[in-house]
This record gives sequence, structure tokens and C-alpha cells, in this order.
Amino acid sequence: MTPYVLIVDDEADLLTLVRYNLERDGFEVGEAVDGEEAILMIAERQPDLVLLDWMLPRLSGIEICRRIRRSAKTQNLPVIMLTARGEEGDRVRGLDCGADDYIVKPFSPIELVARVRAVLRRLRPALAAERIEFGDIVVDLAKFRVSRGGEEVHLAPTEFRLLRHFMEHPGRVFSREQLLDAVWGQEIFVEARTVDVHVRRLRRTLNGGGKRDVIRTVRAAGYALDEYS
Amino acid sequence: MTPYVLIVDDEADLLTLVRYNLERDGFEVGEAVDGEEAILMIAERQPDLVLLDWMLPRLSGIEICRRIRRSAKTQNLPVIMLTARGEEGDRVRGLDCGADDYIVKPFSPIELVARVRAVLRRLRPALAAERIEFGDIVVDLAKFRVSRGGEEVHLAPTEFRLLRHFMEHPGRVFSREQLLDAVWGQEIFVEARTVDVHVRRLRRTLNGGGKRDVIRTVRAAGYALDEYS
DNA sequence: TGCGGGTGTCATAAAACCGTAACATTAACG
DNA sequence: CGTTAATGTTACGGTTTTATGACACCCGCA
Repeated sequence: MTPYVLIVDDEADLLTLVRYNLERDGFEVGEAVDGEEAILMIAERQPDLVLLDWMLPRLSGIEICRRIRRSAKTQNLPVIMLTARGEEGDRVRGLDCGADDYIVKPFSPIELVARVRAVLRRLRPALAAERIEFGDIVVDLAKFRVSRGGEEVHLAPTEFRLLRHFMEHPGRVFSREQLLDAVWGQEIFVEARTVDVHVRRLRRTLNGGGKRDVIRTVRAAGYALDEYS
Repeated sequence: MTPYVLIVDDEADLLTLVRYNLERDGFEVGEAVDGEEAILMIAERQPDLVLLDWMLPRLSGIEICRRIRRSAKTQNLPVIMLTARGEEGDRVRGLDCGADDYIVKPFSPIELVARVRAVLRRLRPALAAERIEFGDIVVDLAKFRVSRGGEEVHLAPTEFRLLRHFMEHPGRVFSREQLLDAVWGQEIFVEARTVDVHVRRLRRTLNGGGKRDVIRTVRAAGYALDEYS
């Protein structure tokens, strides 16, 4: 199911940022702050993909990458390198040592997730699910398309993420605060009631034409995708 | 679909160069650094064509080629040999062992791609697609020509590559960063917003005469070829 | 050296989207 | 029923994102 991504970096801020964005996009995330910890964590539980900082204390990113490639168990483990701008010249070396892609810092969250997905799609097609279905609703993550009953509907970005989050956890109830965290972001400060408005908008576009309401309101608790008809 | 080419060479620089040029021209690329790895990779996933260095550690190129020809599964797998200047005398032996073509190093990227295409065209006509169609748009990769509704349109080089990239992944949404990588190249540093301008130019020439816009803007995500009318 | 297409960047216009508050409605509970 | 808290709905100003036009630079070529 949800792919497990290990991120190796010594900057706490970056770890937080990456973790946040990957989790928001439905990945499970592990963290390591240096090369040795990374090696241990990989041995303990093999990730589906490793995000590797170029410059690391103890073991350099390159060295870790080499080790990963050397071990039979992890030979095909997808690796993406993170390099600071100015180290771009090292790109060739990075790819040489067996990385599957590289990302130049600073990067946008969108780019990060896109690349992780791209690499997974290339190397672990089964993991990079690009389509979620629930009843007569289909969300295509690669094409950013949503349809209900075969009919295409247009969602604004926030509605899209909100729906996706619901569809990734069908039936589960989320409080407004949880939704704010998952869909908006943790550092963001918006009124909890704002969620109501977006749920409303989502309902309007999704239930257009008198279709059954797919979002269930749980009084004093939050909202959920409604499992039953 | 996009042909999958396996390069077998022990020089990292050459691998990178070839990969870069093939990918830029719409091929999918796999790499192996020695003969044994090549054999394993071929067994795992059969390529549509193999680029084989003559001089290789472990198993020589010739030996790999023989093995490829010996196995029933890979008997008809197209093979192109790479030979260093001075080894040309070996050409006969190379072709004897069953290679379909050979290229003398150093070679130009253009020559490489041209030969790969030529061999594919001869042996796997269906794969050497030099033409991509999408709706009423036709892109001729060999002639660098584009037409819409039978009418020829002129695209600048960048617009051409941009359109080609979209047409190779119809419907899929690409972020500006992904497009920069795929269309401009990974070493290039240009503003992400520049993509907007080229999309604009592509739209203008492609939609001339009030035709339907074929490029879909996905707010906060990127652009895609629009699949539906 | 002048010309002309091709590119990248910027400034500004236009569009889409978002958050909030205010008011309406509903559900729970006595 | 009546009260109260929670949710639904709407409208609107402000913000973010994209579209567009203009411009300067580069490069190949006459």
C-alpha cells in the first residue's frame, strides 16, 4: 500500500519540510540524520525509496548510495539525491554512483513529490498508484482529473486535495483540525470553520445534478467519506 | 510505446551522455556496466534494443552478443555495437556475431540516435514510431514537422520538444520543473515561469484559427495535453 | 555588420481561488 | 416546543496564480 520513503539529511528544517509534504501526499516517511543511521534503518526496514542528501556528516551521500548499490538486497532500491545549488556539477557523479534522479535545493514541494512519484512509477510501478476509486468517483492523480459517474468534474486545488485525502482513508472521520493539518499544512493558520466552506464547495461540485451526498457530517466530530449508500 | 534501450558500457561519462541524448529523444534507457549485469538486466526485462560496448570487463561485448543470439528469447533482439576507433577491423567479427549495426567512438549524439532509430525501423517497425498522433495533431519526429487538422504548422525547436513531451504522455500533468527537466535539460537553469511563455507560444501556433485549446492548465500543478473535447 | 527568428525575463492584466464573517438552518436535549 | 450549539450557505474582498505583450539578447547567416 502506501510507499515508505526514507529521507536522509542533517538539516532538521528540511527533514520536517520533506516529511510534511510526503505525508501529505500519502507516503509513509522515515528520517535519518546521518549516513550510519541511514544504513541501519535501511537494514532494519527496507524503504521503497531513499531521499539522500549529498553532504552528510559521517558517511557522504555518495558513499551511502554506493553501499546501497553494492548490497544485493538493496541493489534495486530507488535513490534520489538532494544537492545544493552549486553542486550541480556533481550531478554526473551522483547519477554515476547509481542514483535514479537528483533534486537541486531549494526545491518546491510539488517538484519533490512529482519526482518521487516519477521514480517510483519507473521502478516500482505497483507502488505508484495513480488512481483512486470510491463508488462512482474516480480520482486520477497523474492527470489531476476527477469524475463522478463517468462525468468529469472540475475541482479547485484545495478541493482536490481534500477529496484525495478522504479517498485515501475512506470512511474515516477527520476533525477540522486534522483536515487542516493534512490538507492545508501544519504551519498554516486558518479558521477551522474554513473547512466547512471547502466541504461545502466539494459537495456542490461533486453532488451536482442531485447525486447522493458522499460526505458525511459527524456532528461534533468532523467529516468523512460516506461508505454506504 | 516508448522503446526501451539498454546501454552496456563501463565508462560512466559515456553512459551519462548516451542516456541523456536517448531520453531526450523519447527513449527509455537502462544501464549496465559489465557483461554479467547486462545479461541479468536483459533477463529481467527485455529491451527493445541493446547498445553494446565492444570492450567490457567480465564478459566481452562479443560474448554477450553471442549469448543474446543463442537464447531463443533474445534471438531477434536488435544489437548495436560500440567500438573505439582503431578497432574497426573487428567490425566484420562484430557483425558476424550477430550485431545489427555498429558505431565508431567517438560519435555524435545525432548519429547515435539516428542509427538507433534506423535499426529499430528495420527490425521493429512498430517501435520506431516517428510519428505521434493525438486527435488531429500529428508530429513527425523524423522530419520535425507538425500538423494540425492536416494543415502544417511551424514550431520553434523548444515548442516542438515541449509538444512532443506532452504527446508522449497524453493527459498527464507536468509541473514546470518537470517540464524544464524533460524539455530543456537538467543542467539548464531557467525560470520556471519561462515555461508559461512557451506554453503560450505553443498554444498560439497550435490553436491558430480558433481551434480548440489542446493544452490544459492545472492550477497549482502544471500543464497537460487535454484529452477530451 | 545588419537582419531575423528564437529565447528568456519582466511588468501588468486577467482569472481563479481562498478565507472570513454574517446570517440561515439544523440537530440535540431538556 | 424552546434553547443552544453546531453546521450549512452565501457573498465578497484580498491574494495567489496564470495569461499576455513587450523587450532585450543571442546567434547564425548573408
